[in-house]
Amino acid sequence: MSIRLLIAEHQRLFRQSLRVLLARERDLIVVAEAADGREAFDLAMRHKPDLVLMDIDMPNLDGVTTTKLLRGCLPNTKVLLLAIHDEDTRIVTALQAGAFGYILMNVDQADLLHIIRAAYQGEHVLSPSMPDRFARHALAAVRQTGGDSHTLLSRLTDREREILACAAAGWSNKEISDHLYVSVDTVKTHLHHIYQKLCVDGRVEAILAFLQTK
Amino acid sequence: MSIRLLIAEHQRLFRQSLRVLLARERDLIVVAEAADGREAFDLAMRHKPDLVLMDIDMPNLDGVTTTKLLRGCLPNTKVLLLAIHDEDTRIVTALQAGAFGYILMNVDQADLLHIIRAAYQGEHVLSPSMPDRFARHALAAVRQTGGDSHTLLSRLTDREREILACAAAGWSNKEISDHLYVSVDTVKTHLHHIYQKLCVDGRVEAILAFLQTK
DNA sequence: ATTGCGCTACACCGTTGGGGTGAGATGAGA
DNA sequence: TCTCATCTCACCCCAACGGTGTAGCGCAAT
Repeated sequence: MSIRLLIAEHQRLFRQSLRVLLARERDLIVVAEAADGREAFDLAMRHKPDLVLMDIDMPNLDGVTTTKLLRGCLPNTKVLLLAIHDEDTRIVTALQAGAFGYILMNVDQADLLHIIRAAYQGEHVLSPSMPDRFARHALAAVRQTGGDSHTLLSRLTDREREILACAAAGWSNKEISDHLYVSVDTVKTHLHHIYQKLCVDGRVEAILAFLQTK
Repeated sequence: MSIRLLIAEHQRLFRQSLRVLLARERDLIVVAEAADGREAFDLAMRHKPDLVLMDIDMPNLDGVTTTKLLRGCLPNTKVLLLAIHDEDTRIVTALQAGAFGYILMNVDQADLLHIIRAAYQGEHVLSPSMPDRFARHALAAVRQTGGDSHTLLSRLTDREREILACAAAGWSNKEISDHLYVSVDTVKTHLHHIYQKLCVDGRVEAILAFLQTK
C-alpha cells in the first residue's frame, strides 16, 4: 500500500525538487503540489492525502492555520511541517494545532523518508537537532493533542467541524456545499447548529473560536 | 500625568487584587477591568487606555489575537502580556504580534510597577528570569516590530486597519459603525477598499489575512 | 420497537453584506 | 493654488447569510 502525499511549499524549485525526490520511492505517491496555504487546503480537500508535507511559512494561509483547518476537515490526514530554523517557536504552536510532526529543512533525505513512513504508521518521529528546551515543549504538545482535550469544539460532530473548518478557510456557504456535495441549505443548517453549540453570534465569531482552539 | 491602564485577566480574584495593587499608585489609573479577550477589546475601544495589562491565556479571544486587534485599532496603546510560564512560546508570538512587552506572573510587584512605567515611557523592559534562548527570540521580535515591515497591511490607511481589526473581532458593520460614530455605508466603503487592497474576496478572507500578519 | 442522534433538505422571511457609482469635506503637499 | 489622498455619506441592486420550523432517512443503543 502506497502513501499518498501532498506537498505544500511556496518555493517552486524546492517544491518540485522535493516532488522528484519523493516520487522516486515506490511506496510514495505525490498526489498534488500546492504553492500556498489556500491552495494546500483546496487540494487536500480534493485529494484527501494520507500525509501533507507543509512549509510552515507560506503566504495566504500560514502553515499553522492550514493545519488547524485540515485537522477539522480531514482527521485521518497527518500533517508534517517543514521548518527552517530549529528554534522556530511556531513549531510548538503547530504541534498544539494538531500537526503530527515537524521536519527541519536541513534533514538528511534518508531521515526525511524515514520520518514520512514512520508518520504514516502513526509513529511520532521528530527531527533531530532540535534544542532540548523546544523538544520538551514539542513532545508535550504532541502528547497533549493525543488526549483530545474538552474544548468547545469537541461538542461538534465531525460533519460540523468539517463545515466550520471550510468556513474558516474563507469559503462561502455555496463553495462549501459544492465541495461537500450537499445543498446550501444543509450547510446553513449545520452552521446554525454550530452557532448554537459554540454559543456564538454569527460566522465570524464561530471562525474565531475555531482558530483559537489549541 | 497619570497612566491610564486596562486590566484584562480572567481570574477574577487576581484581576481585582491587581487592580487594588495598581490603584494605590498615584500615577496609575485603572480605567477598566476585562475578564476575557472580547471584553478587553470592547473596553479598550471605549476607554483607549495608555497601557493594557493582559493575560496571555484568556477565553473568547486569546491574548495574542487581542493584541493584534488592539494594534490595528489603537496604535498608541501599548500591550503588556502576563505569562505564567517563562518558557511559554506564545510570548514570542505575542511580541511579534505587536505586544510591547511581557511580564511573568512571579515578578516582584516593585518590578511590575517599574516595567509599567518604563513601558509608558517607551522603554522595553522585559521580565527577568526568561531563559536566554527565549530572550533572544523575544528581543529580536520586538526589534523587528519596531521596523514595521512591508506587509500587505501596510497598504491600508489607519482607518482601514482600524475597521478591519473591528471586523476581525467579530463585529458586524452596524456594530463597527456604532463604535466609530460613522454610518454603516462608510464602514462598507472602507471594507470595499480593504478587499481591493488586500486582493481578497470577502470579509472572512480579509480577516484571515489580518490575523496572519506577524 | 422505540428512542435519540446525526445528516440531509426545504421553505419563509428578514437582515446583512458586497459591488458599483458618485460626491462633498478636509488637510497635506507639490 | 491646485492636486491628491483620505474620510465620509448616500443610493441602488442583488446575493449571501441568519433564524426558525418542519421533516425524512439511517443507524445505534436501549
